Amino acid sequence: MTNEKKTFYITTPIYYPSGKFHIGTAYTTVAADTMARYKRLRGFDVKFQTGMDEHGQKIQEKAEEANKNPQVYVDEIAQAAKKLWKLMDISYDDFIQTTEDRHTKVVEKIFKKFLDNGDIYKGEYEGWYCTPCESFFTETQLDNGKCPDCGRPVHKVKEESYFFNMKKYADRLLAYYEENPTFIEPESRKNEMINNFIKPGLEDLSVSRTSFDWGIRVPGDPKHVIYVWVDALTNYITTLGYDTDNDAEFKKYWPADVHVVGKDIVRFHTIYWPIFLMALDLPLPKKVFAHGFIMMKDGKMSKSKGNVVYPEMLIERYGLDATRYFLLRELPFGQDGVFSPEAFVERVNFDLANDLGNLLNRTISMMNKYFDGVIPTEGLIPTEFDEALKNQAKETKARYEENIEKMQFSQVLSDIWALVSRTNKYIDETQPWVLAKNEELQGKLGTVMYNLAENLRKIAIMVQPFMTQAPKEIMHQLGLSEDLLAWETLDDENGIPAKTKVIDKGVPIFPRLDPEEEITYIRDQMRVSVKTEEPKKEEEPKDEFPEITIDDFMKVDLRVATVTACDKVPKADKLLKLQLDLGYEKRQVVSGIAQYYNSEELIGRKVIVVANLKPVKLRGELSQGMILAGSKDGILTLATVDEKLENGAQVK
RNA sequence: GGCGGCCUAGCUCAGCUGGCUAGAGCGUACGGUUCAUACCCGUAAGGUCGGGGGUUCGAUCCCCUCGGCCGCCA
Repeated sequence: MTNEKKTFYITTPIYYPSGKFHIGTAYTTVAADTMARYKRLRGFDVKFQTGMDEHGQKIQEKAEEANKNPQVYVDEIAQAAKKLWKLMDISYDDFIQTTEDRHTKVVEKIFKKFLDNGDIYKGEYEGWYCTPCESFFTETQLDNGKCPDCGRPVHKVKEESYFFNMKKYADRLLAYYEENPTFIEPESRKNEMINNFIKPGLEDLSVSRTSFDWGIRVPGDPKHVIYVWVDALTNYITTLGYDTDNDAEFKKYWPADVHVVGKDIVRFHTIYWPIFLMALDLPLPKKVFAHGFIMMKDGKMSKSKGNVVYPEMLIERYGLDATRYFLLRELPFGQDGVFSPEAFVERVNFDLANDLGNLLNRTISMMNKYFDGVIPTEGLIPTEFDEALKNQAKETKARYEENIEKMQFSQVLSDIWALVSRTNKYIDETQPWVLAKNEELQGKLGTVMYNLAENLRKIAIMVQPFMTQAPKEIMHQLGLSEDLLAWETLDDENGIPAKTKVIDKGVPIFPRLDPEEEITYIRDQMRVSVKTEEPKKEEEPKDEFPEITIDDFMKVDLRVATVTACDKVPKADKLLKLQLDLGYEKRQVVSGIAQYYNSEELIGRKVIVVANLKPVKLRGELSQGMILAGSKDGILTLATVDEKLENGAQVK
């Protein structure tokens, strides 16, 4: 080993700013944070990175909907994310937004490099597009010519696009898998990649789009925007200063030790990303770890099911440590797991309150009762039970160091808690209250008390990567310095200084929960979160429209008109451009109904127009008025009018 | 439809390359203890290890087959 610290570079995916983060996103991030904290504890020079993936059509549209500049929109969400990570004590070293210059500049260079080397070529993208689902499908993906997701009609689109030639690297990729058997974990994911993608032959990847413009332009061809993966995945190196004058971090930390990802994006991280790196002639990451999803009893979390759990709710009521503990203890990392209010409350009560919390509490109490609060260090006489206790502490440490390397967090916690149990048992075996009655047994009693304090200290050390507050609190109550939380001191059998005075009265670090009450609470919160998130659009107007007079209403000039022509507005999925005949004049109106009507079915229809609405430009198209439509629960229909009414007729 | 995986105590799951009375947590029953957040500790009941067949001296672990569940792909 050299004098230089070993480095450890760990990343989370960059998250898509499509709303509030639910517990799943928090899970990924907490897991990565735990690993980062562990490595720091072991003396590594750690770089832990997270961030936001901020380009793309959906973001552009969401921002438009919210009437915000896209940059403002994504910045706000990035702020919210940072706030949550702060609340969760996420110890990230860098937070990248893909809209930052330090990223976009380098992505341009990377794309150019791909072009120059012939890895990327210009071609034509042909496919079927489902407007409501905003998804492209190949011919074979279609279900009877309809969208396989929603069953609605699709239309053919042909777009110029740049493609990345993946085939060229397939053999090298496979070889890398073979030489690095733990590159993809869990292993089953590797088999999926090989069997489903690599063996059948890799297809070229479309890496640009012309249908929207919120993204990084393709160098020399600004009509194209670099599409998602080249933009997103490269964040792992752009943040390190790759291909800039300031690439010290890149030299230091790359290749990454582990990319933590959800199982839904394994393919991109284990096929495309390594291939991009090969094309750049860079080393590949050492590991991609795919974790499972947090499921609900009734399947996936979804707002419509009313089963969404937000981390803030749990943290605010039960504390950060309890929340982090639950996530990493309950779900074996790499597999799906189920969140239930019952399981949460049980974990908190049994593991945290009864076992660990109470162990500390009873230890403090005895220390005060038998030794005036001073942890005895002199005149100690061993008991027959000490050896077994110490052995288990040693074994726990050994198993811990092995399992955490495999990111088996739930296993690590389970082992720590076996030690907690063993320590509780030690109290039973030694029966301090019996020893205390006999002056001659003071030495043994001292040993018992000392060992209890020592074990609590060791437990606190080991728990540190998982919990950010309890270990310090344990040390505080024991009257110990936080210096004694250093990993190296785990092996010390006599780590506690003489005359250490514990706190006078212990304070339970994990209060016991009333199961019935809290299960109900969590369940209610899961439902409430739905109500506060979604409805705004439907419910607010109903109640909050101010009362108006007939005069107010008469200010609105409603007219009957016929749709004479209709076109899609380019680069806008929701907008249709309608030509209207109002009898006394012809007008153009742009309307956001493209997801509900196609052009053909509108031509010839009679509609009601707000004729005196101030004209605006939408996506560069003049809109003189709006047409009336009703909507509820995601269904939208135009307000109709009897055919007999002539164009230009006023509607009151 | 293709590839892969899973089915072990009432529940959730461990069981490495075949070999002791198949384990843990929770639940249940009973007992112990009082330092403690009505906590903690122990004992017991409970499993034809999905069904059937095969290989083997011997299979929960290997092979075949049937059934059910799941993942990825199409």
